[in-house]
Amino acid sequence: MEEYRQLNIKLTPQRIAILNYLKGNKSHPSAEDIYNAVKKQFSTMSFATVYNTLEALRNKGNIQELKIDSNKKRYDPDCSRHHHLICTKCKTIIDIIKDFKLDLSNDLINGYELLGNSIEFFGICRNCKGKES
Amino acid sequence: MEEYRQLNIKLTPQRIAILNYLKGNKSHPSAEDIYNAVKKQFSTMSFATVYNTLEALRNKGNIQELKIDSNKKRYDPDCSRHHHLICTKCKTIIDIIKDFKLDLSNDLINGYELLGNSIEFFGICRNCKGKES
DNA sequence: GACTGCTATGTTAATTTTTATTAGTTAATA
DNA sequence: TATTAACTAATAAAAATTAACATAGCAGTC
Repeated sequence: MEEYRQLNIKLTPQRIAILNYLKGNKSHPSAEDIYNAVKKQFSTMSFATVYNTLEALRNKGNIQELKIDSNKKRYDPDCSRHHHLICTKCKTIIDIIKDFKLDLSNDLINGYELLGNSIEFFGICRNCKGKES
Repeated sequence: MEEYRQLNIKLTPQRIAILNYLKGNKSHPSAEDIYNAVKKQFSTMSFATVYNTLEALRNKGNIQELKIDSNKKRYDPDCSRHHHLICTKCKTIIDIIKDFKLDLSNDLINGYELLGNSIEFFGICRNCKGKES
């Protein structure tokens, strides 16, 4: 609760519920996932509030927007730089906490100043591998 | 034109126009970009046709859907495995044609079978660097 | 603790992106 | 050129996200 105060955003019960849901959450939820989860506590919760809160958190650098899913945005409360491994069958995502120092030669980057990288690994999870035809 | 025939999709004037627009296109256009470009030739062109054609091409493996932009899907006619470098300011994207063999230790991948990777590099392009405050 | 200003909420509606439906048209093949 | 299966385009619908705005509630100040 103290740590929430450091966010410097006005703390409302709804926001606290969202923060609690996100805290330590490794499921990379979409706005809809968050909405459904928090709605159980706040039946009046609206999508607008979810989006507003996510936007506020993103501005404070306390959440990152993921582009792993092409159909909807997904969010990750873990803002440390890390990568993702996604199952191409069931789309389950796990974090890959490891730093890769990838350099690019000057002839490749066309004058860009290289700042970093984000890697999406893909594969088949254990569960889907078992079910393979 | 001969190469289009090998796609094994029914070639219509609209589709040929889309294919011509995509051929060698390095701008990673969105559906809207394609629609606007082809509409100049076919004023009756509809979004549905763009999406249908993109879907048909994707099924044939002749185009790939990019997730670089969180707001809309973007498409790349270059289906070779490659990576992207995106300017964090103006969102311009260039291709990075280089293979990275990135291995992950077993304790990281949680039983997944690792199949490959796709890397998004980010940086500042030459143009935006010039304008920096 | 009451007052007050400012901000968040939630309802509703609008936008944006994408998919589905359908009736009419056209390309491919014989 | 006739047949047929697939495509087009217009429309509508769905899904995701953002905007508008009146009301309600938080947080500092007295």
